[in-house]
Amino acid sequence: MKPLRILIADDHELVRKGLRAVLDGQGGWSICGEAVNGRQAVELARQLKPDVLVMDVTMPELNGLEATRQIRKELPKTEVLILTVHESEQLVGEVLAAGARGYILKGDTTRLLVAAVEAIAQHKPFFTGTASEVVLGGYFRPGQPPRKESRDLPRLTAREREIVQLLTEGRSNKEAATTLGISVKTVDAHRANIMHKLNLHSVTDLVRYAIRNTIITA
Amino acid sequence: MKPLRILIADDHELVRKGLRAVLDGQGGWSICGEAVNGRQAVELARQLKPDVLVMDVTMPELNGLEATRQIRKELPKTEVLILTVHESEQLVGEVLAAGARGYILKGDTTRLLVAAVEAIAQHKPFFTGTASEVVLGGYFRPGQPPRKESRDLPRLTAREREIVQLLTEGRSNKEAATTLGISVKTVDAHRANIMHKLNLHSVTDLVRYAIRNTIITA
DNA sequence: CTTCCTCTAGGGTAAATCACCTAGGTGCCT
DNA sequence: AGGCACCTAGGTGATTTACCCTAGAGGAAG
Repeated sequence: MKPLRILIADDHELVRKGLRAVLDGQGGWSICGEAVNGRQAVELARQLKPDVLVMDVTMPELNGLEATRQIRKELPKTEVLILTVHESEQLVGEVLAAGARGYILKGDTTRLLVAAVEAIAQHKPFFTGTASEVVLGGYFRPGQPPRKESRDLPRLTAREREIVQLLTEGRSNKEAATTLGISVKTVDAHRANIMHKLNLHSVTDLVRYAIRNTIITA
Repeated sequence: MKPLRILIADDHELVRKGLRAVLDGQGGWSICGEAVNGRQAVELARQLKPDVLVMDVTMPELNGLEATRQIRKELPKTEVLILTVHESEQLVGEVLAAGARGYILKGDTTRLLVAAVEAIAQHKPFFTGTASEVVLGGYFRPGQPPRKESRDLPRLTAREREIVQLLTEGRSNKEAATTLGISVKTVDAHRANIMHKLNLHSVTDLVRYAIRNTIITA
């Protein structure tokens, strides 16, 4: 097995050092280059043709999403692992659409990072956290074109989003029920469904979800 | 000259690895510990009494600002270098008020990071980017009491902000009580006080307050 | 037509929170 | 020394949520 060649792209030198510390040398892997923005990532990928590209999303000049699109079009053999701080469903969708096969958070353990690179290198998708749920939630339908209205909140129904908004705006179940003219138990059921769907465990999680997905504003 | 002992605090393992890669061994320096949140940073600082504490701002359980306040009060000999992605004047002001003597961005070069630790170790302030401008802009008026920037979080005590963070991160009263080692009833009392002080009426209001005031992030 | 999803709503029990109250100890400032 | 803010913590009772179920009506999709 030839040694795995990894290109890393992150505008933060500190993170690049961290990636080097974690990935370089690991099981015969080698970091073949470092890019400080998306544009450079595209250039270096063209030159170096790495097996795996570990890339941040928010970078100057050209963001990781655009860079991924360009690279995946030109170099289908190079697999892209997106490394980001953000965990929003919208972003996961865009990442998938851009052609990345992996999505991992900067807050995840480096063990997970290694596992992700390992999977990606074998052309297996790798997603963490909510990302995996979005994928499992039927986002990927092989052969099918990606769902069109996928940028929003594909997993919640209109009614559920309505409920989310009312609840996260500070209304109790009872108040929401009154506003909607339905039973408290119904709101309760919706609430439970929503929590389960999104794998959340507290109202505050729900509020953060709502803010991240621009259902409400902080 | 005795070797410099550095404690690092960041919730991202990747960043900790990066910090290790950059700082450990550098000119006889040694990383004496790693904290994954502000609370642990306070604990470890108490135990290890490091010369320098390199600390992130946004961390779970207890953010870097609160941690800095507590540490600077208890261990004036330990200098705190704030390491963050955010570059806002408001934050710089808060950092200064909290007692940190240094402020550096994650996007800065690691060379600058080393220089910052060097300066901090000799009890010289070190600020980069807009931070330095804020400092030079007369934030520090020797002799004068620090400007009463009372618009933000003057109304909550340190303990209350601590509680707010825990609650808005999704912990129940009981869980918060456990992490703080106090009674549920105490948390309950704090909670009621906070709600009353801020004239809020639901947990979700509290979450939005916390996000707006950067106690936590969405 | 059957199946699946959504919205609706109920029962029941356990847990948590809200909204009141009181009150002791500590530390700081005057 | 006294006052004051803060942290602590208990009581009580009402209200709300959490979490487990079931289940019918209506619509969309197979």
